[in-house]
Amino acid sequence: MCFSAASSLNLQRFVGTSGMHRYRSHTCGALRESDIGKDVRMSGWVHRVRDHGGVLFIDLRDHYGLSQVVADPDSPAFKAAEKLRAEWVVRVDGKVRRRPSGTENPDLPTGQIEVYITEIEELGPAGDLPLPVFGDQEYPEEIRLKYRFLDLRRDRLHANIMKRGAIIDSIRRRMKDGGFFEFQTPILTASSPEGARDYLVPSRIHPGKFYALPQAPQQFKQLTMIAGFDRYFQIAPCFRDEDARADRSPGEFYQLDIEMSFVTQQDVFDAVEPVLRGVFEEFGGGKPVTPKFPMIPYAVAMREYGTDKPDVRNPIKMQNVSEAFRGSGFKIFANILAADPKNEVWAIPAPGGGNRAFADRMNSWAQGEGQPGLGYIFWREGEEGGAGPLGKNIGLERTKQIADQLGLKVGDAVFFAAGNPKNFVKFAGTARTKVGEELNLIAKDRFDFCWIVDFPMYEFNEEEKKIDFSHNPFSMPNMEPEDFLKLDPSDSEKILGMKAIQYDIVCNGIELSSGAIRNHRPDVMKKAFAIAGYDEEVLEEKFGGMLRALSLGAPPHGGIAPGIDRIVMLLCGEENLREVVLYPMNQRAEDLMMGAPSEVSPKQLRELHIRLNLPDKK
RNA sequence: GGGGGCGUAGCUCAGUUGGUUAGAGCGCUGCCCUGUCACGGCAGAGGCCGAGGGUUCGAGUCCCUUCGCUCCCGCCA
Repeated sequence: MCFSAASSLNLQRFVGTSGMHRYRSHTCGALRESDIGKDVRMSGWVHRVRDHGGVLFIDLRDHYGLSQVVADPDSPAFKAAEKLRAEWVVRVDGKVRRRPSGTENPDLPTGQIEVYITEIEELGPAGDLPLPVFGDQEYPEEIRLKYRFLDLRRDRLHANIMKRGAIIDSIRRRMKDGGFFEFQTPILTASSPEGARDYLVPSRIHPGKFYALPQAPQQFKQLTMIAGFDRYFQIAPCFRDEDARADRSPGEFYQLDIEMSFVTQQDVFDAVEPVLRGVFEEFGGGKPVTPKFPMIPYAVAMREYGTDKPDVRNPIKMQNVSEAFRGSGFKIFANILAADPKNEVWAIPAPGGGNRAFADRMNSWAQGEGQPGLGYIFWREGEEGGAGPLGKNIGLERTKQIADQLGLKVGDAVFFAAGNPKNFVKFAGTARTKVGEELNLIAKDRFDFCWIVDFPMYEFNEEEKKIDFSHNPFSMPNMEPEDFLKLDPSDSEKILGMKAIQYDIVCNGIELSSGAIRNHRPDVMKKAFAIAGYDEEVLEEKFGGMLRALSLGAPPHGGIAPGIDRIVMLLCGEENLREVVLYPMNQRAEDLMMGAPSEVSPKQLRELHIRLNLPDKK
């Protein structure tokens, strides 16, 4: 065991002039050939015992590494050593000696030496382990979380957590070098109407009123800019009461929260991009990092990748091939196109997928996803006109038109999605990813970043039949304020077509963060909310403080907030946030180790003026 | 709230078309072993097969219900 991120510990200060430190003269990763002959003292966990009867080896482990300690029947500590079991914490005194020739362990930094034990002290015996620390077997989440401290002793998790700390150190340093200053903002704050469900904290002093934990320090960081501090950052805890995913912790997570005054979108990009690139180059294990993050407009991302968080390591780009099918012999698509001018046929090229087995596999995958199927054409030797039922239906000329448009040749295939893009774009994006994975087209071992820009400001809410903010209501509309203020409800075309100065950073298909140039003008803010159907009283009630601040000298400002946990996850090569969070909750937002959430006493409830009204148990 | 997967020894898993006494590895207990580093050898303990109900002469296995974990959808500006 040797934790990659662990450095050695200077133990000089532990050693008094009168003799040895109570627990150790050296850590378990410190001893080398140059220490041979020294009397040493180490403390740590019994990692592994190998008992040969006459000679007994113990791997002693601590945060810094692993040393082999040895006892034989001549040692006064032999009897004590025979008693030791895995994960007992012991102090060992002994003499460092060279391992006999041929028994060195080149896999260990301490593998040239061993410590011959003269004395053992039990510091912390351990009972039967619910979760063995030794080995790399997988264990159920429930046990891992309940005994998190045992799981954390294991090499991989221990190294991930150390790496997380190093990454955060590096981020802080880079931010400070970039002229940013770190602030702390309140944890107990006011509930905010937009966004996710809040975590609420009842107020004892104000019966019936509640604090909310911040979903993000969004308003605070903007207020900090209005307060004139110019460049803010914080490794900020954020709390959202929403359901978990593998890459989304329930309850709480951390963001690198950033805000800047007097900036354009490009200024934010220029400040953030080097920090992220630098961190990924420093901790990415040598994997190449995008040298200059490309900017992809939201509409282009949706059209070419079928998602607003494209994995651009996958080279496949989708195209509109409606013209090849309009009025063609393939009646299903021809009819779809004729039915509504909004309908389109999109092609998902699959270079190298030109065989029936693959096409059929994709087709049945699509059916498993709840689709009627996935139309395809493929080209193989001797069938340059295209094979598959769909190709036969539309004929040679149209097939060739599709191949030419997409640059496909013999050995390739193409899949199709048809209908209103609004309805199939998500599935098309999934199919694009599936094709890339199946054909091994995704360049692993890279960190491919991109900016997604020009998000729509508004969207039409089909359920409520009204215009809604499509993202953050605090974003600045990308329109001259004078023109924006003149907008009329009848300009719905213009309103739904307009963009916000809002952007995302995406790495390898994972959304790392979202940001915006903020709307710092109260008149534009009022208008923006009016368009979404909120009158001034609502705005005043929910965002009164913010509105007042904007009215008393607010600088143009903007920012972004990359997710720390997801950054660490990518850099540790982990698929699940629980592998990079010290004490995570399970998917149902329970802390199995501490027993949270828990019931509280009637007295506590009385003080808070709260009476429970629990759902009926079946 | 909805869908998929999983649930058998402390842990990881196997368990045939339903058939007698449910197996293996790791761990644990005991014995043997002086150069291992996933040490080795022998012996042993350890099971409400997640729970409840049903079908059957007979259920770990088939059916229904339910609970737990997990992944996904919804949700997450």
